Amino acid sequence: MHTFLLNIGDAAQASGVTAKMIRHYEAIGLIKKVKRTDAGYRTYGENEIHVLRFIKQARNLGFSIKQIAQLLGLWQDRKRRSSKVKQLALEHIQELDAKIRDMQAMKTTLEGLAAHCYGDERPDCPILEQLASPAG
Amino acid sequence: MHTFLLNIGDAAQASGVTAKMIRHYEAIGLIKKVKRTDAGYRTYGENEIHVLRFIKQARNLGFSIKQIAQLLGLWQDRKRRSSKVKQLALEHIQELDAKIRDMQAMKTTLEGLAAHCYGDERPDCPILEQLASPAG
DNA sequence: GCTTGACCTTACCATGGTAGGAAGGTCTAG
DNA sequence: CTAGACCTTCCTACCATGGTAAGGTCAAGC
Repeated sequence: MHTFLLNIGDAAQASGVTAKMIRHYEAIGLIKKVKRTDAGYRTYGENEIHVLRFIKQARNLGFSIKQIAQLLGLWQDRKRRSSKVKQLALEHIQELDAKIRDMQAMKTTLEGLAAHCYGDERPDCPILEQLASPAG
Repeated sequence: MHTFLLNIGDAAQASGVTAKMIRHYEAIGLIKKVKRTDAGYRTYGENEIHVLRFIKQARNLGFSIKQIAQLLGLWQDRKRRSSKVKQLALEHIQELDAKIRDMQAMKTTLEGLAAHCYGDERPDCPILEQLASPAG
């Protein structure tokens, strides 16, 4: 079993994380520094690619870098309690829910205003009136 | 009718925009530079407060600074066509909708995963498994 | 061996919106 | 006069990502 070694570009391709972001994650300590060739090129093996894919998946689900750092820790801890993972997920769900509610409220308000705006050559516009009103 | 003049702290209070952000909005050109006292203190009158409140309202509805700059322009243009304003609002609604859909999808996925996670002392966890799975 | 082009390296700047602090000047009430 | 609240400018940070510039490296073809 000879481990394959990839340059950062291929690692990016294989993981879905851009080379730019791989370097960034390394710089901020989210991932460990990898070995380099004599010329200074970063080299990535199977394990590193797995980690990068994990990060990509977590980002796709909207986890923050801090949360991902914790998830990575749990992932690599065989003695982890699944309750820890679930707790992180539930917290993130709460965050998502709060943001969704905020944006939904904005959207509803805007739709109401837009519905009453003629949207023609006339200057009168309840949207602007609402924005200009002191109370809100 | 003598126009009242407020310091930045009072202007912040009156508008709901922090002093910090008022200076920032001035620095990036969103609002005009206001007059200063001999000591260099910024002074705000009725008009300026109106503008700040307008900005605050627009931010509350999630408009970006760029969008707000356009809205301010339209607000101060008496010959505006309400269609312009409506168009901006509809675009913003589209953006909100896209974000809401994205986050809703994340939330749904996470809820599904969390529902199948024991959440106890056991290490097995479908959430981590999902994040570690290559496909996704 | 030399060139070409694709890749890699680091370093810096920008985005967007907000927050915090430091270091110093100003104003106002006691 | 002084204490404390306020103001000023300037710098830093967050979070995640994109871009750009200037240079080094590698593999292929001539």
